[in-house]
Amino acid sequence: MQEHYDFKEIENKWQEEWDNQNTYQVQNFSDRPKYYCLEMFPYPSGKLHMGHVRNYSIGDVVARFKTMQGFDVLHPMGWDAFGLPAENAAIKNGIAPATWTWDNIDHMKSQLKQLGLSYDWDREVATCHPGYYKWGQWLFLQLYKKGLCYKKHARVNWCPDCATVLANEQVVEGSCERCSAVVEQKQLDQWFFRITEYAQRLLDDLKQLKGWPDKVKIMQENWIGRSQGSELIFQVDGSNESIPVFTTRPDTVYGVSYMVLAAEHPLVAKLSAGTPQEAAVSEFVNRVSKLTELARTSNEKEGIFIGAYCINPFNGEKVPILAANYVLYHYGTGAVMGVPAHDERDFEFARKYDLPIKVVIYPTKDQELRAEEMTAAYTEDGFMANSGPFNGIPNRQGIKKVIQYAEETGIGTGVVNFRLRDWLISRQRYWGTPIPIVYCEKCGAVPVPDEQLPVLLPTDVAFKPTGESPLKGRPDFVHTTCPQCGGAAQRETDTMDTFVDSSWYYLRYTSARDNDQAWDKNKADRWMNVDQYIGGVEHAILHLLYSRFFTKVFYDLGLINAQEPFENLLTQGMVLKDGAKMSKSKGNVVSPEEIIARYGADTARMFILFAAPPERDLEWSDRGVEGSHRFLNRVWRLIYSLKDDVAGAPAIPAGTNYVGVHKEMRRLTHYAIKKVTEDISGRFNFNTAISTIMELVNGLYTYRDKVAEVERDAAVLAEAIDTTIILLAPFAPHITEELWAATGHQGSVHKQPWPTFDPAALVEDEVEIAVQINGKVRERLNIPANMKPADMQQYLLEMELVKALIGNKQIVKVIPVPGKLLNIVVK
RNA sequence: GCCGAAGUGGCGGAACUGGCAGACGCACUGGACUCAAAAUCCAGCGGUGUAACAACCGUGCGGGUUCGACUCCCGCCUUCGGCACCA
Repeated sequence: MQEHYDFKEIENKWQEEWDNQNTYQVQNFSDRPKYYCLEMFPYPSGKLHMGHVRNYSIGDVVARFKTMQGFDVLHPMGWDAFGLPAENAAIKNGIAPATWTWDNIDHMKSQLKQLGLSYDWDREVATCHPGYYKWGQWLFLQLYKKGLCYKKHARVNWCPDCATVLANEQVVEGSCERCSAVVEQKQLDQWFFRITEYAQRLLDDLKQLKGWPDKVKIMQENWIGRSQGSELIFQVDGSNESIPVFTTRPDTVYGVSYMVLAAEHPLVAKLSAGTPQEAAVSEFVNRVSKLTELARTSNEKEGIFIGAYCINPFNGEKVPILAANYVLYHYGTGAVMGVPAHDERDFEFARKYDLPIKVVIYPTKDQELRAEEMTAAYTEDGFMANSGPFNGIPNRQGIKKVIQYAEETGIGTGVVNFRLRDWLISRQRYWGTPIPIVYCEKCGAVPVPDEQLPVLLPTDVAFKPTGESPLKGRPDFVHTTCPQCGGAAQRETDTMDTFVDSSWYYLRYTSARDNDQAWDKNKADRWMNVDQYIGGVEHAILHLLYSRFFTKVFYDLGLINAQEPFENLLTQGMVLKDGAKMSKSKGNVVSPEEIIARYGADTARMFILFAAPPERDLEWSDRGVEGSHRFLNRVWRLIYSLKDDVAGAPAIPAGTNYVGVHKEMRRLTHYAIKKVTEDISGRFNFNTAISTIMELVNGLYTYRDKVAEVERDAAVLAEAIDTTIILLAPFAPHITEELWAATGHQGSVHKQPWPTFDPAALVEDEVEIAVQINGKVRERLNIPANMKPADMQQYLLEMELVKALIGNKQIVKVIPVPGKLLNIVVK
């Protein structure tokens, strides 16, 4: 051990040692309780960024802490390795996506090792490895067999110049990011997972997730978007066609003054055919349907009369039918009844197109509302009016009565509608998991039999942006035989959304090297649920919802006993520099590599955990990093100077009553144990945990420097030093390992049991009481700590200092707070 | 527009259940050590004010509840994040 803190040498030494000893390998079964600590696995983009460092430092503290508390901790890492950037890199640099990806994985893995993270690398997974995606294909087929997988038409972003499908993020302000051509919408036949079948369960089970932040649960709830309402049927005037509309406000049905259809609603073309409107309508539909949903709905509302009318089944009124840009075909029935008087959007739309406004809800029974006087829709509750037999009924009750009436007369029903849509998993891309389906002329779509899995993705592709998936240009991939009839068949060339890969990886970690099954049920049941999941809040909806969906499907299939994947969720904040998210374009990126090279991994981890509580955004500060580095140096020098006093020192003898500085040293030690334990396990407030350790270190310096060497108590000193090292171990794993060895201990500090505090050591002789006059602190006085609360008031009131404060004023009231303060109210 | 989160010294943050605002760290100032610098150590550090005390003000703003409010209630302002007309 050297006098100087040589972090480079120490970190290399211990990383090698951990590797050689397989320190972080975990057995699947033992007598100890289990704990599954999981951080969201990264996309292998090339290099780690500070967000990764933050995410994985947080997880590592939790994993190491739980290990020391005696749990078997599953703490795995892997790679979300399929995706678009690999294809872009291939086009740009002429490197095969597989080569690029695996190179990145190599590099990032070495970076993770440099951070000293306690992963069981024997369980590493990469979603682009056939040993992983084989089981993704198998799971797809399980969903297929269960009827949860189907094909239908869906719109994609289409670049007419590149002749290729674009992801949303490749569309920049309506144009292709590569060639700037205006992006169009195109219909393709695509695969879907029927997540809507699970909508109600996904909603209901949110209540079980006590360990999730409320904000994430609220976001999921809104995303699922359950709404109770009714479907009412309007007949088209002079035709056999009818238009069902979904509405949450059937109580306003007497106020309908027009009907609006989504532009792609089949009736738009059908009903306008042969009318004078036909040409204009068709021009409108053409124009609107080329736009993305976002562009359509964020523009001003626009509509056009389609030349037909329908009949309100409640009052027989004939109202015009329009087509509009803002009505979504896939939500509800693709049709909206226009009630301008009681809906903001309808009000705005009616004003623009001069459509009649009919009031049917009054604020109170007699308070009439006049359409001419309205400046905004009246959307509050009230009483039904101008509504035939329903007049005077409070509208909430009216909703039920109208539905009841509709059901009796066959003009509608009560229905529940979800905003959630089925999960589109087809991607017209190369670098993804091939969808295990073949198309046979005779048998149609046929699932690939299990024994033929995996459907291998060819990696030796010449990757050119031809517009079509490179898989289509590979006859050896496309041409195959039908598993059913043996005739000629063609493979599906679409690959799966990478969200599919990342929706079950937490299960694969339990059986990462199993070649015979996706996971061993016993092992999955041993480890699931994930006890703590940690990652960015940007995944609050899609990733977490898809994973919850998969878990429920697997439960239904009998593949696991868990019904929810993640017991507790921690969503970490972003890492900012100069108040903005770090990004290349802003030029405010701080590279983890540089920080590690300059200060070491322990410093990087300490700073990122100390600078802010994990859920909040973190402002990067170079000065702050230096401060954390200085602290570790301070710890090093302190313990180095005392190492010989600690090695072989006796334990604290039972029943010893320490006084004075020794007692104070012990109090600091045990307070730190209490506080750090609470901060890590309860609130994840690593920042305050670290400040408590700093206070302990400060106290140790005082004990060393202010107490003569002969008077120091070896047992007290050793207890304080050992505690410092152990409490710091989850945060700064290398330096603590070195110091643990230097102070004469055997074995890894990371295998030490986590200490518990001695309540007796926390008891103080005196407490400071704040004396307040009318709520303002006037004096701080020490009283014996063992004084009974009842005696405190009298004791203090009789003190001369306190009497002087009161003077000749009259005491109105005295409020004592034991151990804290005494408030004297005077007048 | 809707939903969510957050506003505390020069800065990051602390105060966990309504009970002493500013722990811990950064920056800064002064001092020690040094030929000097770095490193390290010691002291100071919310504002007004004072010779020094005292006193007053102070947790985005305005009200309220309370013996007592960063914390609870009502109304606003600002910033950040999410969602985009969900019938």
